[in-house]
Amino acid sequence: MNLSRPTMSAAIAELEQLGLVAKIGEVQGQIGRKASIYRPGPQAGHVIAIDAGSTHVRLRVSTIDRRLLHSRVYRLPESQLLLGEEISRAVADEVTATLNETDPWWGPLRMIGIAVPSRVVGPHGDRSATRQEEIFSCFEPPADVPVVLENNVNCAAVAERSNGIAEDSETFAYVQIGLKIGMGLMLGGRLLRGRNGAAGEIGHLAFPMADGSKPVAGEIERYMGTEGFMQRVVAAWPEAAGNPPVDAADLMARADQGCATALAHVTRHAEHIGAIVASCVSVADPGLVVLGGGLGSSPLLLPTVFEVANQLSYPVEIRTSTLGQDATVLGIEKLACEQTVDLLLGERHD
Amino acid sequence: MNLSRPTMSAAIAELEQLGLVAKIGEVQGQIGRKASIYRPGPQAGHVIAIDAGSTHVRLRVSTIDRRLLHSRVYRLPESQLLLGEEISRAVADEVTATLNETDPWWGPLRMIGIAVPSRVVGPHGDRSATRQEEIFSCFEPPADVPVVLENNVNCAAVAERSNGIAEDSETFAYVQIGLKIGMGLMLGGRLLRGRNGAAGEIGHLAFPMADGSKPVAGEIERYMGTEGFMQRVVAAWPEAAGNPPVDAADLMARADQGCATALAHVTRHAEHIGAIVASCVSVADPGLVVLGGGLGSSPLLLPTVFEVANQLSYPVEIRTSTLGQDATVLGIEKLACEQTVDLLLGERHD
DNA sequence: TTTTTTTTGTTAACTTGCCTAACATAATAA
DNA sequence: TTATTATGTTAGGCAAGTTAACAAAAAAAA
Repeated sequence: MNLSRPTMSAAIAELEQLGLVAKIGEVQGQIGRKASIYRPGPQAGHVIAIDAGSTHVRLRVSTIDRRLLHSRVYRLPESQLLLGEEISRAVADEVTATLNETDPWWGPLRMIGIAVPSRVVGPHGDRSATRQEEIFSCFEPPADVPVVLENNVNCAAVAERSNGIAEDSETFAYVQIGLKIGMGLMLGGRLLRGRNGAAGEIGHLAFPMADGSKPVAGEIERYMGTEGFMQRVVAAWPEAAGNPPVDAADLMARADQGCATALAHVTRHAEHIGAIVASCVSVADPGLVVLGGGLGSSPLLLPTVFEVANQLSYPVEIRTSTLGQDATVLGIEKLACEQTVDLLLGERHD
Repeated sequence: MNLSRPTMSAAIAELEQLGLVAKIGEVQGQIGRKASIYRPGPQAGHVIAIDAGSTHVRLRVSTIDRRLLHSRVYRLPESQLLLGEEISRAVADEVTATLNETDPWWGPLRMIGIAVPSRVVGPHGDRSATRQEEIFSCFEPPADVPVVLENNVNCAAVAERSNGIAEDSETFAYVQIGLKIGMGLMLGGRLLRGRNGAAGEIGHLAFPMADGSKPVAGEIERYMGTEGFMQRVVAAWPEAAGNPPVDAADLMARADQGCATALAHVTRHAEHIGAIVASCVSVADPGLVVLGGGLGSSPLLLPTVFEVANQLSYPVEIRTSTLGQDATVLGIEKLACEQTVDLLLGERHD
């Protein structure tokens, strides 16, 4: 939204009055009068973003223009497959610790954003069918602070758009391949959530799907997830190739170092990922797919995924995520900041 | 958009001045002054909507408030698998015939909408990769009349929303099962087209997709299309059940009459459709799927499709289309009328 | 050193698009 | 005939932007 100069002046003056923006300096162009520079001021406040993951709870405190104020990471004693009390308790502890360290200079706490490993239904959906409320089983957010929940894969997709490899694309799919598999679908700059918050739940693509076989619910997630994949790798590992890899990271490292057996398995997996990507393209045709997650973010996969997906379906660009493990927390931070700005400016996106 | 009474009066007066609306009467409530009724006037003009299908060319002329002025159907001498010169020539002939019968009372021709059996790319897409321009190989639209192209399955989806079974849903998927298979995805009242106009091209879902098998491009369309399906039915038809069905309609009729063998095949097919629907739900979670097309519109399929889709993926309502063969032409008519209104009112949907 | 050019920011006046309040008009109900 | 009710118009006003003109601050040119 571009406003004329007088309108802009009036708006800035008003926001400055409220303490929501403050002048931080001036900048001199090649010639002419200096231009003033503003940024969110003390009253704009701050935001807490939390990635409530299955192995770690990552937390970032930042201003609403996303300057980092504080961050912490907590490693859960045990990996959690589902969102439950363990994670909720860890979130509660981390938030309490953060509130104790709050600097008055940060201004008011405007919002808490939490990325959860569960479907999240929107205001019009059926809340009873998800585990999303589990996050509040041990964690009670401070009164008067709004909370925004979002699925962790969707958050990673948001991060790819705001800080990552999809910065220039307002439509793309983020496909996460790791312990589980999932997708975040960004269409025209907006996340697609779906009626049950299940858009992108590609762990439920029909599989196996062939003449004479009946699909089994969630089977492709078991087949493609790290555990299922590594079981097949170990089972098929030839004695001649030495000890089988101890985990996925080990396998990827060996493939990277040129081990032909490892590379064959990785390529095989990439072909499957390519097929899944092709299915996603056949439904949504996003034009760009970003690969992420523990396995997905390895650049080794990219050529095969690209080849298979483009052969099976319609033209897609494939890129590999470079954000690493911070993707999710950066995404929920972005969402929380956006929501806060909308709230402060009283905008409604019905 | 609800306007206050004075604003409404002013707007109507202005449109009436331009001849775009005309008063057609008054209506008397229980009590009080009569309310005036307006409708698009003579200067609002008319629209030609064409379903350029593989077997028929269907054409409707209507006012921009969708009152039918004229309609015609032409059966192609031979069924066309791809959009090409045959179809283009038929469209040219039908349009010429229509123009000759144009009544001056209809007002100006504002737009021609054509539903084509091909991907259609939007203004930002790569036009070179589709057959959409083939429609103009023998057909040159009248100068100064804008043409709007849309994929035929997308048009059917639009029709389901404006005239059909999805009237109350702004988000749903229309799945067409017939000679070919395809999907139209309506999200928040807008069609999803995708980068290459390939959103909904579920004929390219990865298939076969199982441990040890490699997917083949377009294979699921061959497998699920009427021809492939009937081949399997005929091949497996037991001698005890008499002569095998001569075509899909025959098979469906026999299933309807209680033939156990026919019913088993239909149910088998419905299971496959259910699996495909589950895949679509896993990607887009539309909440509602409308089944249509030559095979898809049989109510026999519905229970099995519902059961399989809901078992494999997330909650979806399934409904069967009731629009029949007019769905596509009604959909493109709706789109052309919408576009015309936007054009006349100078609105831009960036 | 003074003048010119360029850019930023402000002031003033106006336009657009809507609103509310009040009133005029036309119908039925009492 | 009068009261009630719904529709439609007139008058006046306000919010959010606009353009035009000018003031202020800096480098470049004279």
